[in-house]
Amino acid sequence: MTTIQVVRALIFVDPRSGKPLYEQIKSSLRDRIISGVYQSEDKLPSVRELAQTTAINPNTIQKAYRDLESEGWIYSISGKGCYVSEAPPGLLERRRDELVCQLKPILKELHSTGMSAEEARKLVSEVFERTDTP
Amino acid sequence: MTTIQVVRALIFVDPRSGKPLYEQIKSSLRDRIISGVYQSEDKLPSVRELAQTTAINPNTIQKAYRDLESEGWIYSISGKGCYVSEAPPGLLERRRDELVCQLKPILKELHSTGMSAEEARKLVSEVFERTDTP
Amino acid sequence: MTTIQVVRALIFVDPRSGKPLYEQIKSSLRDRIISGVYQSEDKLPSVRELAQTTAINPNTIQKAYRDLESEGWIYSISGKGCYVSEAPPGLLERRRDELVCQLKPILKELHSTGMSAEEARKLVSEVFERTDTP
Amino acid sequence: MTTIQVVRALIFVDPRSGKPLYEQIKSSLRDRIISGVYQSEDKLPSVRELAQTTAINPNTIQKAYRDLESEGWIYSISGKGCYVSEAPPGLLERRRDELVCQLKPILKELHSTGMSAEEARKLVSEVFERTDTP
DNA sequence: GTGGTCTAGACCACA
DNA sequence: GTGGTCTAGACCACA
Repeated sequence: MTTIQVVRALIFVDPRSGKPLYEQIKSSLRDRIISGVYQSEDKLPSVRELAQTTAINPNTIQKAYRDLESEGWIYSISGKGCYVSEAPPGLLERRRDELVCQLKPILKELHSTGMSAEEARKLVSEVFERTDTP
Repeated sequence: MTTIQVVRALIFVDPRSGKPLYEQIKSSLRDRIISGVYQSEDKLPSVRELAQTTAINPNTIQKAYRDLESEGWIYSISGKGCYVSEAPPGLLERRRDELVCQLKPILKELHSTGMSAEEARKLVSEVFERTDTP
Repeated sequence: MTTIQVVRALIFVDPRSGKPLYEQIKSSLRDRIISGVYQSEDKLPSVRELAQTTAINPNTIQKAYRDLESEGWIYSISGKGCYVSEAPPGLLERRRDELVCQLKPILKELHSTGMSAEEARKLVSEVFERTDTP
Repeated sequence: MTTIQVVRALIFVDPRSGKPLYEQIKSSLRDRIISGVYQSEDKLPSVRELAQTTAINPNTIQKAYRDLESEGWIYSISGKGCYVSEAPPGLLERRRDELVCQLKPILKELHSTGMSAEEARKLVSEVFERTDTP
């Protein structure tokens, strides 16, 4: 029981979130790579394994893995498994740029709803300082 | 001709952005209402008119209008047209909450990419101060 | 009959070639983009259309399109269709590099089989001069 | 220990290259036969030995050996080991034909990317002249 | 066991 | 109609 939960905990997915499952899987795995939980050359759970523990169709897992591979986060050796790529240069920065692009229009609209810069910065601080130790 | 240009200017849409057109239309119109360009009881361009001047499918415009109506931003009088509702109480706040919900996961991931709280706050300031007069 | 053949001619696929179908589809389309048959902003045949004319499963076509999109050759507007991206900078060069990487080991082995540089160059000339007009 | 290193040096393999391991093993061994490093009647390392020194799955080595045998490059005497066949007539030519078949579509696509025949020939020369003594 | 391909078929959002 | 997601299930090559 505990084991299953632990394994399950590898990936957080909410079928009702509106976001496609494979995107959520990608996010989960990418997060673990970025945060160092998965290190370079670590073996990822196999497609079938993840499929079982998450009760998600293997094709969907596969799609997520394939995407992560083509983006350079992981590589797969057919017949052996999937592994975390080593130090993907510029990858993190590219991802950050993507996120900033998503952020800006939201900030703009928040601004136009009358939120003050001060309030917005406070919001940022709340999210960041939850784990930051200044 | 001039009118058309004005009307055209109402709506900023990028079909390649990935965001659905009707969402972009909604954003454009909502922005103009929030920022006061459109005042309470102002008449909006008709679906057909907007569709023609923007070369967007009328169904798409229709969908945007219906959404804005059901959210309370505008109301329609069948046979006459669509009009801006008067200051709908709580509407702005609800929208702001939605935006904050969208913002948080992006901030979290930015945090995990190693961005500092300081950098993130600076980002906010940049977006906000472009129109703010301190 | 003729029409069908013409439409079919859009894509050359050989199920017995060993190469995955979606790769062959990608190659066909990429070739047509590179050679200018498909111009920037041109609309590609819809997934379903290609699927019908080629008798290939829509999912397979979809996979090819998705790949081409993530590589930057095309972009898709959900609900409208797929279009050729404009002047993807560096894309052609990247593809050429890929091809050169595939070429080299083959040349090396040809060399070790005792083929002379002269013979190999002649081979190149044959392939190239079939369309070249010097 | 020295032996192991020598044996190891026999085989150059990159698991991340995308090419199946057994193909890479075949290429390595075939190259050594063609180039005369392995002479007719020489004994090849045993499957088990190669598997150990290279940390490659024995099944994979086995598959490579079986292939090379069925193509005529080597022969095996059960219980004794594998040996290089003597100058198999036409084998080299058949291999060369295979390589030419692989080469052509790549050259064609290179051509369509705008590479000139001259550039392509130069590429050939580079690869060939690295070992050629003109 | 492990990744990869392909098909069939359902269902959704969007235009 | 058009792209996109997801599942179920078969089958293959490879390790």
